[in-house]
This record gives sequence, C-alpha cells and structure tokens, in this order.
Amino acid sequence: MSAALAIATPIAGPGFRSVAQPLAADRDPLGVEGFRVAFARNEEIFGEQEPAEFACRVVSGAVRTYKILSDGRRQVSEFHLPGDVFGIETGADHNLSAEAVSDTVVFAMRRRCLDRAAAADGEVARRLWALTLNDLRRSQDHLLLLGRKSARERVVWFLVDMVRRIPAAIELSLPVSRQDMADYLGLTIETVSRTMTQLQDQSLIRLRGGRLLMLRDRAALELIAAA
Amino acid sequence: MSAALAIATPIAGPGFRSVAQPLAADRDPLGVEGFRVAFARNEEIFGEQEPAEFACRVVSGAVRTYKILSDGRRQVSEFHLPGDVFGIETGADHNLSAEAVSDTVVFAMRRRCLDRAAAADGEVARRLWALTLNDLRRSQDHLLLLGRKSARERVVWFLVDMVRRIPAAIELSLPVSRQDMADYLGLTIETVSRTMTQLQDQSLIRLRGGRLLMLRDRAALELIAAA
DNA sequence: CGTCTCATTGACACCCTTCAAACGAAGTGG
DNA sequence: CCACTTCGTTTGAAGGGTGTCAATGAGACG
Repeated sequence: MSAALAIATPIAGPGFRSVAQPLAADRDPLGVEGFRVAFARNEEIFGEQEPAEFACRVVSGAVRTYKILSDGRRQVSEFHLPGDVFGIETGADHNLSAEAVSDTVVFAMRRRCLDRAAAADGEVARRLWALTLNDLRRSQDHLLLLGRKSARERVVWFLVDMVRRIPAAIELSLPVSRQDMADYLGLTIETVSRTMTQLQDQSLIRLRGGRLLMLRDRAALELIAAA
Repeated sequence: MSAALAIATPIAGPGFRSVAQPLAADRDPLGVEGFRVAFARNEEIFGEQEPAEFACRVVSGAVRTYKILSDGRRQVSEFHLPGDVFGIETGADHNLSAEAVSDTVVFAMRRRCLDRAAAADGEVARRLWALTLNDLRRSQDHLLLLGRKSARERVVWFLVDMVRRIPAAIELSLPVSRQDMADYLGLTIETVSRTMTQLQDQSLIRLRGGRLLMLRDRAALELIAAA
C-alpha cells in the first residue's frame, strides 16, 4: 500500500529530529493511521513551542511532559504510560516538552491524519475531546496536590496512582527516577527520598533498591492520598 | 417559540438548585441554545461530582472553579471572566465545584443541547474541543506556577494575567478577594497581602483600597511573571 | 576494583505558614 | 453626626516544613 509506505518514510519534522528508526506503520485504536518510533532514555520527543505535527500513543516505556523555567526549574505535567496519548493540540504549537523517561516506543500520528479522522467521523472527534478532558481532570487533581498538599500527601498520592495505573503483582518497579518524582510533585529529590524512607519506617510501604515498591498498607495509603 | 419556552422554564436540576431567576432564553456565540441565570455572590453554581447537566458561559461577574479537601483546604482551579466557558464535561459528573465570585449572570447550556450541536456540526465540536484544550494549557501553566514558583512570582503572574484578561484603563479593580487569590496561588492570605505591599514598596504596583490596582512597571512585572 | 549514576542521610537556613492583633472601609442604628 | 459592628485586609512575631548544601551509600557496568 503506497499510503502506508508514505507514512513509514523517515521523518524530518522539527518534532522528530533525532528519531532512531521508524518502525512498522499501523493504525491506532482510534482508527488513525500512524507509525511506531523508538526513543532512547531521556531523548526528546518534541519541545515546547515546536509545531504540533504529531500526537503519540505510548506503546512501551514511559514519557514525561513538562515545562521548564529559564533558570532550570522544571515542572513535570504528566507521566504517560503505555496506552496513554500525549501531544494532542488544536493550536499550532505544543504547550509542553516531551521526553522518553526510559527507552520508549510510541505510535506517532500526524496532525493531518488526526484532524482528517476527527472531521470525517464524529465519534473519533468525541474520543479525542474525551482524551483531552481526561488530561484536564488529572491536571486539576494535580493542581490541588501542588497547591495544597503536604510532601507526605504528595508522595503517597503518587505511589497510589502508580499502583493503580501499572498492572502489576504485589511488587511494582517505579518507572521514574526520584528527580522525575520530585519535579512532578513540586518537591526536591531530598524531600521525596526522606518521605519515602519515613513511609517505610512506618511500615506503610517497602522499598528495595530505590525503585522496587510494595504497598504494605494500601487502605491507609489511600486515605492519606485522598486528603 | 415553544422550544425557547421549554428552555426558559424554571430549573430544578441538581446543579441549579438555588437558582435566583431564569432570565431570557437565547443562543451562545457557539450557536447553542440556552438561557441566562443570575447567581448571588458566593452562591454555588454546581458542585463537584454532581451530574454535569449544564455548561455555562460567563455573561457578567466572575466564577471560581475549585476543589476542596476534607479538612477545608481549597485550591481554585480557575477564575472565569465574562466570555469564558466553564463546566464542559464529556463524563457524567463535574470534576470541580463552581461558585459566583461576585453577583454573576451566566448563560447556561444544557448538556443535551451541547452534545447535539457537537454531533450535528463538526465545527462546533472542534470549538468545544479547542475550549477544553485552552483550559488544559492554562492548567499546565498553573501547574508550573504552583509547583515551582516563589510567592512573589506567583502574585506577579496573577496580577499580570488579570490585567491581560480584563479590558481596563490604567487602573483595574481586582475581581477577587485576597482569599480567592491565595487559594488560586497555593498561598495563604497573609503571604499574598505581604507580597502585594512589598511590590508596592518597590514601586512596581500601586494599590488603593485593597482592590484597585495599577501596574506601575509592567515590563519589570512581565519579566518576573515569565520566570 | 574503579567509576558512574542515582539514592539516602545529615546539618542548617529560609521562605512561607500559623497565630494574633490592629487597621480600614462600609453599613446600621441611636 | 457619631459610636458600633462587620468583613476584609494588613501587619507583627514566632515556628515549622521544605529547600539547600554537602557527604555518604548502593548498584550497575566495564
């Protein structure tokens, strides 16, 4: 199919400068055509204020979207896990930067294709809108967390959220570093670390090797996370 | 017109329990039919987790949308000024509570009407989506503010934003109280107040009577707000 | 075993919060 | 016209939670 071939051709757009290797072309669950792209750990996927030429669904790995101030202060807006979509825009440019947290494969959809699919099928348009609204809802919860919650509440909320989102057995491997956690939670790396050991001392969680996490008293943790 | 009459009938939905007096029926700039409703200062427009039966455009006055924790800590998500739309959802319930900041008139649109208009006209659907995306962009800027900015930067950002959004001569009347500002900025009322007097001492702003504001050095303020 | 990266821990400083009181403007009644 | 109240704002003093700076610890890898 020539269409598929055209889509699978190497990419040179501003958002995908440093693409490793375009993989097979396919269709998203939304029915939108696109192609897989692999990104190495910490590689930029797109930058803030770059033209929003692509939106992506995470296939494997994880992605952080964030904003950064001139002096380096960084705020992570969201971590996108497999199945999540990021980079949707209606305006011209991206409002956030996106980077691979770990080695990651995304399914990239061209803006043109998305717009066309939305215009052609009201149901696709409605789903894209619903995706955006879901991002907004999470963002509003995040505002409450950053504006009004203590370090302890923030960290617990994050851990509970991760366990909810990542299908796992009793033990979970945190997909992000302490620095990423800190920048997501509006804290410093030291405060995150101290809070985690404090939670462990209180037998609420168990940590192994920094990344391996077990919730030992999930009910108590959910209570702290809720408020 | 019977349709208009039906729309203008008094409302008893959970979101509009304490409605003062339904006013004239009309159409929104989006082309969606609806009706005007007046709310007194501090009156609830809808509550978090209530069925999202209405979305509203502010006609006059101002609206705050917010979340609240069990112990009373409150985070204001956004202030909606005349022309702004709030309360749009694709899910069943509202994710935020909404209250009138001052005596306010809103143009209320039934969820049914919105959904129908979006389904019938792709351009309306696209505009609703764009509205949601705009909320999301502002929310993401807000995250950066709450997570990473100092009290001084937060207050200045707020003031500059207000001056941008409110058409006014040299002097502006702040539409919200110090408590609202504090809950929007993730600070206490005292910190907001102290920061404002500090800005005044540095000749960056001038305050009169608590609410009347003049930016005396807008360029400098924009610099502080930007980072 | 050395190096690198990331996480933990400690000591101290500071920004913002907390608690409290005073202030000011607007409205009410004597 | 002047107490008096009320509500919102400002100011002050003190304390605490989190940040900063610095050192140590722990895996991963060559």
